[in-house]
Amino acid sequence: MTQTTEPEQPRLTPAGTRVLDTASELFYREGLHAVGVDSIARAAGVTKKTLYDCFGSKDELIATYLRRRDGRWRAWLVDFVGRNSDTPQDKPLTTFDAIAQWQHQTNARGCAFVNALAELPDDTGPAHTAILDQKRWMTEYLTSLVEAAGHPDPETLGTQLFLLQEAAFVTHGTGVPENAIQLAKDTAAALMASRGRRP
Amino acid sequence: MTQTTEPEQPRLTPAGTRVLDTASELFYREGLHAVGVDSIARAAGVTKKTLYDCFGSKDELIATYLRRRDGRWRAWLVDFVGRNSDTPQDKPLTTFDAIAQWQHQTNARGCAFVNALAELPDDTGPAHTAILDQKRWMTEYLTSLVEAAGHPDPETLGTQLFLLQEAAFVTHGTGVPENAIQLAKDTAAALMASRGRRP
DNA sequence: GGGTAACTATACCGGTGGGTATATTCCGTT
DNA sequence: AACGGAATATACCCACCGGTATAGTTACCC
Repeated sequence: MTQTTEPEQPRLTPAGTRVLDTASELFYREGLHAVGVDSIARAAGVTKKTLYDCFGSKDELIATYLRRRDGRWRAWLVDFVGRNSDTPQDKPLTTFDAIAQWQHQTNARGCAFVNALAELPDDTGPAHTAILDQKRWMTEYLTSLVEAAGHPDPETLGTQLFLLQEAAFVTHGTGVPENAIQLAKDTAAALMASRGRRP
Repeated sequence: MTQTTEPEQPRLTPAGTRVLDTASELFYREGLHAVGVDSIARAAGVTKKTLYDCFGSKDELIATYLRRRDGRWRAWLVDFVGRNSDTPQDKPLTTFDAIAQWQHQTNARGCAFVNALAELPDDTGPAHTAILDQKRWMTEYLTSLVEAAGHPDPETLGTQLFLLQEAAFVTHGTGVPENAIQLAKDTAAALMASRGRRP
């Protein structure tokens, strides 16, 4: 049902890895259009030639960045939920703690995929596909957790939790309100409580 | 308490108005960094000189775009809620209909302020201020509606509705899930019902 | 050894980025 | 009739954009 399999990672040469690492940080921190390939190559200690040999184009580098970030997020999230939940009933809410932790350890610039979409108006291309994949997977994952917790109508409740997660990410990025993630978690808890659970 | 007064609009010459109108549409549709001043001037049928005489810099043009959009949104929203609500109890939920309407009549690219923030990493400058102003006002406005509807703890519930509105905007922009705005409204309704109301 | 893949160095391409300078025309006000 | 604001036209600045081309340098594998 829900696939926790992350998108396959292409083999990268050492220089390619350095490029991708550097680009990932710059793209998330500064934005897609604000970062040029020259500065990426320079920061990675690599020639532009190497960058283009490895990724072909900036668009493809962006898409690779998003796909890898998605893959890491999925693996990290599933692991986090596994380690920080005692029962299946805890798991849906633990995902909000995961957001808090994730945003704390990277720069608090909100959701990388939402930010990327803001800079990619045309709804075609590999980057756009990667963004939508992330959103769909997240919805399905939350739905599966809610279902495993024994709630009726997991489809609806899972999607509602997804909405709250999106809100938590984006409002944490703006800083308004201050305790956004905690409030989103509380709200999710209220929703789950008001819908009852199967024995 | 809640100010419905929009930020004051500076007087603009006819050419300045054309520039701002053109820039507003391009900025929202294509993104901030993706649109150059040359193309704005060209599309507005105006010289770059005129653009810089009117706005001074691209940053200031961006900030003016955001401030005016915020002002229009506030006025339009308050009017919409007034026209489409029968009782004070209806008003909080009517704001979700407003989002649907607003996103339907402009291009469905999500929240202009969230999108702008994605391209403005440094948390200083007039544009950043405009974004935070919008988010704070929205939170206060929803809180005031909830309070007028007679709910206890309007602070919390108002902020929760704000979270759902942010989610509605951003997920409508991605298209995942499909019925995002309606689901956000339903969720808001569930929250309001579960908290009861004062007689 | 010979070959191949990874990588560096450097230079180049046309186009565009934000921003400025100069000089001129239109037009309503006083 | 003169002034000043608004707008025009044109040309320029330098830096950077994404992307390409050529040539040379490692290092490892058969």
